[in-house]
Amino acid sequence: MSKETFYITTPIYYPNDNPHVGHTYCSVATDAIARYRRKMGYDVRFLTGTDEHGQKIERAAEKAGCTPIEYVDRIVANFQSLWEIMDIGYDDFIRTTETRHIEGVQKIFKRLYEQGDIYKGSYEGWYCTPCESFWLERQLNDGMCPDCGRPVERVEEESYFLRLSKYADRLIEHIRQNPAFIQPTSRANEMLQNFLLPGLEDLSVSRTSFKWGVPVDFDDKHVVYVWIDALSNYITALGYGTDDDSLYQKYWPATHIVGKEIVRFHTIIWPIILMALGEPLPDQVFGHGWLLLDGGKMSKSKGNVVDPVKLVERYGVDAIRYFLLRDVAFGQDGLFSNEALLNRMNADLANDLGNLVSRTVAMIEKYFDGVLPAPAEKNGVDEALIAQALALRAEVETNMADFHISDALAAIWRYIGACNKYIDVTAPWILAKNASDQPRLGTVLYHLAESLRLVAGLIEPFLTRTPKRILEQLGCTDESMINWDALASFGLLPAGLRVQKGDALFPRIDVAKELEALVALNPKTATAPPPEAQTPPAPAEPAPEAAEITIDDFAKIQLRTARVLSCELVEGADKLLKLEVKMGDETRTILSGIRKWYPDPEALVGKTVVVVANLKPRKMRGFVSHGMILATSDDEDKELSLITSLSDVPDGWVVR
RNA sequence: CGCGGGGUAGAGCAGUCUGGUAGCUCGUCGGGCUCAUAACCCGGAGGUCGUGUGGUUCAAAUCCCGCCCCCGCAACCA
Repeated sequence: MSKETFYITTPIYYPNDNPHVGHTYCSVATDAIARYRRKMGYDVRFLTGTDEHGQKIERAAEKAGCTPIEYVDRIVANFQSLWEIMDIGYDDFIRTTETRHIEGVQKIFKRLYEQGDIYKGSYEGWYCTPCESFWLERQLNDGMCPDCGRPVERVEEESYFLRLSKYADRLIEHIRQNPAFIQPTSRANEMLQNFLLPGLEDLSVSRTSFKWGVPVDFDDKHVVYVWIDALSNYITALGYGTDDDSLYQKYWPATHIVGKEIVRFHTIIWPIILMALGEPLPDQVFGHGWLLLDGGKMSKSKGNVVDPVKLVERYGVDAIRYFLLRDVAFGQDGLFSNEALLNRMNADLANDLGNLVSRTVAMIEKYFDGVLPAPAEKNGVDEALIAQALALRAEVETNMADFHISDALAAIWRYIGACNKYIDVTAPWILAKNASDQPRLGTVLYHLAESLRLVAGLIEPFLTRTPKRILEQLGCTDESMINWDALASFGLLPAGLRVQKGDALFPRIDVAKELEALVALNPKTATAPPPEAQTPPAPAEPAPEAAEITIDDFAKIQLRTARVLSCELVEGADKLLKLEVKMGDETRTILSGIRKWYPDPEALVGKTVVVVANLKPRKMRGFVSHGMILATSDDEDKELSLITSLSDVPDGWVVR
């Protein structure tokens, strides 16, 4: 009788840029679930990987002056080393550029084509020749290429299509019959209301506009587009469709942990691909929320360091893992800030847990020469603590069954709180004054040590390093003491263990000072990672400061003073103001996105402003803007002021 | 009526699916304790759960409807 299996996956990440906290968050959560299941005794397989094809990477590589594979090799190495640092214990890491995947995808594609679920068709759109890009009508910017602003031409692109429509009804039925399939439930509603019930269109699953992808082996003009390429990783990694598909037979179907932005692909396209292949659908797709950085925007002034590597170096893996898992409800969006991180570390890790270990061990050393006493008679206070201890594992199980990771941790920490209170109520330092109270004192301290054993065991899926450190301080070398089975009993720790006080588990941090230190540590790189890699990645190097320029460079920018003649709102635009300005003999129109700070356009009339006079004109909201008005603002654009001159000067003067 | 998320104590959030005493963490105020990492424990103050004295209901933060506001993305930030 083999153990029950559990197959869990993260999305395969897109390595067009280095990993950041968002990736880390998802992987840590998935890892915690995987570790938890392993600890429970499941035969777990945990898959992660990278989705390495597509135009974006093709171009990023071009800009970096290397081949796509060289480009992704470098970034994938960074992902892998981050996962090592974060103690992400995956069993397999699949790269979509590996032969095992490419061959698997080709087989799947061909089979779907042969059975008629994929057919060849075409769709119309717009093509920008200089950019070599294909755009849909709705992507165009005033009828121009959204990338370069140049005109586009109407073309027809040949493409293979997947018959989503054929399977839509079956999928709707499946979602309705299996409430647990899409989690949280709100996501299931979203999928039904927005996509499934209105009707699915067949999906374009190939491209001819770029080459960096899995070739369609029976039609070499085409490469397989992201949907089939990326999503299939979950089964190609198990050897699906190969001579040896034993892993597939053993582990499929999976539990997919994904970000909320890709729930749609995993609950509509992916199940339909599987249905077409005649394979079982995933057990569950869980859409977690986003880790937002201080309200969605990185703030340099707050000095947020979001490089996970730096955070781990400074605070240790467990602190970061704990914060990510505890501070935001899995499934909701959450805020990441250094302040929240430090407060959480102090309150939960240093004050509650670390200090509990410290005071417990210290008392055993002080009152019993470091030898764990045996418990004697129990009273009501003890019984209550033990009852709570015995209920704890089940409480963790209940929460984890629903992916309520944060609640599972909260339950454990409630117990830690109970232990701290237990000390207060039993007052060992008073018992220690009376020789006749020795048995009672021993009982109390034993219960505390035993509680720490349970805590160490229960937090192990989440905090990978701390449990061993706790056991060490307790003098316990028998790791079976924190097996899942052992966590359902109270009183297993053998008396007589030699405890030993060690370093503080989590030293308390001076938050104010540390925040300053973080700003100093990383004032330049504390910016949000760009969504698209515009520059080649420089893994080990800090971002360069703005490049130095010469006076000649500066001379290229023609700055002139201008007087505002009129200023008005632009209809249908909620950020723009349209200004007429006079610069000497010339009058021109300038559009500026400053309405937020100057809600009353009249207020600007008559003011003298500084204008970049030789800026390339640009069309915005139906008007052409000839120039740019200079303004200054704080990092968060909360306050903004136009630049003007110290004394009253005529319009048209040159600024230099 | 572009798509989506949200509005619950000073801050950050849970609770909403499955209606039934409004909860957690931090902060704050007061008290206790001295084993411990200036930690720990107890108590207080603080919320008309955005709004409509809207609908359903014996009962609404929770279900239904209208409205307002905020945040992402997109369009309009050169």
